[in-house]
Amino acid sequence: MNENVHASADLTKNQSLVMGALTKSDGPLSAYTILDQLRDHGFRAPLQVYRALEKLVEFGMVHRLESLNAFVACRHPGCDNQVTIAFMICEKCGQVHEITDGHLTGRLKHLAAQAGFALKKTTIELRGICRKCQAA
Amino acid sequence: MNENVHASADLTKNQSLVMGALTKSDGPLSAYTILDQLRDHGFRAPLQVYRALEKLVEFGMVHRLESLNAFVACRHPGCDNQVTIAFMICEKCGQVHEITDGHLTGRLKHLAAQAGFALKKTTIELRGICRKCQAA
DNA sequence: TATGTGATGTTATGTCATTACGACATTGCG
DNA sequence: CGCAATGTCGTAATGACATAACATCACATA
Repeated sequence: MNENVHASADLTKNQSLVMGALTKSDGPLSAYTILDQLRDHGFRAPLQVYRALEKLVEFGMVHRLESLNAFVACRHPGCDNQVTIAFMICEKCGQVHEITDGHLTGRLKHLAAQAGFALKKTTIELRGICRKCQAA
Repeated sequence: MNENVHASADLTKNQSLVMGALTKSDGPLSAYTILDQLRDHGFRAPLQVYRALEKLVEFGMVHRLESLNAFVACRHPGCDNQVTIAFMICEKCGQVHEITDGHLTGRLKHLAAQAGFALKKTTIELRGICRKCQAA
């Protein structure tokens, strides 16, 4: 189907461990938090985490949240889209909701084209309070 | 006209110095770069820069670029809009182009509303190569 | 005067990320 | 086989970004 899809089987041991930590987590994790969680599995240094994250991001299985300096597992199965993802980040509970939207994508591409800007990657992060936390 | 507009006169000495450094610069500057530039003016510690930046961002005179961990002077005179700004960042020359777009704003507000998400702030940063650098 | 508020200065620390070096396993090719 | 090329891994050190904690000072005002 899609040669960009990476199954768990394709991952190295370290990549699997990092991916596992992110998948189990409710919300985003910092590299150092992941490191601490994986010390029992032999992790000793940040680079072990960062190297795994680099690959996972490359595979589209993990996204980096620039405004948090943290990482989150992609919830779209087989997601490999590097350009069009937006995140809603609740500042109260820390939950991250991932969205894709054609209108948004289209508009951004249009704006870039208009400016003669060769678009490589977009970062869209919405900060606020999620529905649940407003009710509470 | 607009009580949110802050003239140079309203700024403290440190705020003016930091604002000056950013205004003179072609592109975004990191807090530590600003610190180095202002050592001659008596700056000794990061916090002096960060405190000034905090206020300038609050006033809407400076924007923070999350994906660069850097700061840039707002080019919109009297800009005090915290919600709707997008940046195109050239990865070659480092120049930053600031844009506002009603369609984009509207779409984001719509998406947030749809999810029951109380939007506080948005970060939109486009990475790529600007027109000039493509030509070169 | 007394008190509150906001800016400032200084030291230390915390948090995030990369550089540099060496070792090891796998693959492909002469 | 011998050997380079490539990619992953481990470790130590360092660099880059940001804040906590505490003290001081200027100024407004009751």
